[in-house]
Amino acid sequence: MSPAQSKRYHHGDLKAALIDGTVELMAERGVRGFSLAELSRRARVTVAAPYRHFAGRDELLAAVAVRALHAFGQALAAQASEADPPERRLAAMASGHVRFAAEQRALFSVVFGVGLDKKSRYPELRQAYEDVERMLGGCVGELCPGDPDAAEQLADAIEATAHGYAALLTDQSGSPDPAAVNRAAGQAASATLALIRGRAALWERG
Amino acid sequence: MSPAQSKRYHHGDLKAALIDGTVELMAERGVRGFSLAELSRRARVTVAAPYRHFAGRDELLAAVAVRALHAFGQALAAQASEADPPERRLAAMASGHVRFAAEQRALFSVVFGVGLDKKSRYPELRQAYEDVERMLGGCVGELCPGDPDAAEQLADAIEATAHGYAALLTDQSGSPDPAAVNRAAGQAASATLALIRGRAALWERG
DNA sequence: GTCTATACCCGGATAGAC
DNA sequence: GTCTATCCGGGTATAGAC
Repeated sequence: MSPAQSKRYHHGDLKAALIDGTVELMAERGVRGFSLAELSRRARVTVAAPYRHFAGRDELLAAVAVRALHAFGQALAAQASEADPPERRLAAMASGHVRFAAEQRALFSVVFGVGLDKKSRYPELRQAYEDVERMLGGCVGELCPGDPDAAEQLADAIEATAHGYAALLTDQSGSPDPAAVNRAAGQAASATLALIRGRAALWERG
Repeated sequence: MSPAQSKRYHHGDLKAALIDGTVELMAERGVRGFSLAELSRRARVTVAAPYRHFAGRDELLAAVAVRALHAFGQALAAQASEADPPERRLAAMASGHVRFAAEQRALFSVVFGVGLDKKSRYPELRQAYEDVERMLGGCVGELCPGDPDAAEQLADAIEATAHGYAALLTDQSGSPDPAAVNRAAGQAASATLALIRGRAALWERG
């Protein structure tokens, strides 16, 4: 029985189908459970076919990571309404970060859980990562006018906090229950606010 | 060529040797690169031998994780001197958390990067995890007297922040350079202080 | 652009001899 | 308590036909 049973089945766009399939497969089996071989089976092509579109496993993964970063950025942007003050936007982004990790686990972990470098040889990937960082950068810039050093530190702290909640929530096997997600998202938001106020307080008093 | 070349080589304590070897192997190849087979080769026993001491891969991993959590707890304890006020101890523990992640990467990632549950079927593992959490719990309790709910939230926030710095520092492939480790450890400490002050400020003002 | 076939690597685990 | 031998599964990747 060949992958394309009775009649030949050629994809209009196997490349896109592979990227979609990777996300699905990872959602089911986790990043660790992903393989080109299984992906090919599901796409009903042989294991050789993907190599026409990607040099190898890593290149495919990088393409998926680019898509994931786009989705991540959009998820963050969706949380923060322009009208809000920067603190609120940052808090909303932190909670968006946590929610995205829980709800789009596969996408999240292909970005952070796979060993791909931000300074990777794939320029699109690096680009996508920097786009996301700029979103944070804009908000913290408003909070620390004329002090780019403080801004960077604050951005790091907020990112770390949100990421920590996300990672701790996500690292357990099995999907986190919705209540836990809400709790973590809320705590990430208020921790972000606390971080911002605390910085200000420490700055005033030395 | 048998694993024990010319003369038979029996371990006095293969079990311990396997645990040691796991740490070494993971340090070299990362958690993902670990396998029972390679471990056996290095210990100069056949792949069957480990099964006399561990039911399987997971049980060995759990044993290593227990050791890792002990080491982690000691690393945190070493940072915090009894004399210091709780804020300082917490800040020191946060920076210890980050340093441990960077300096004992294998041990750190077997705890957080492998899919083992805290509420695992291995009671020693659960126990070890709770021991570490109690260290945090003591300090935050002093900061939030009579308010266990606030204490728990603060503990979560501090843990998340430290873990976030650690994870972001560590997730990149290749060892992080010492300067980056120092930076991250320092930032984790000051973020912890900011978090504590910020909580207080938010609490005063509502 | 996809398939067939294949080569090669790796892993986990077990039965039975000693 | 360890070895021998073996079975099972999996994966990445390539050459050459169509």
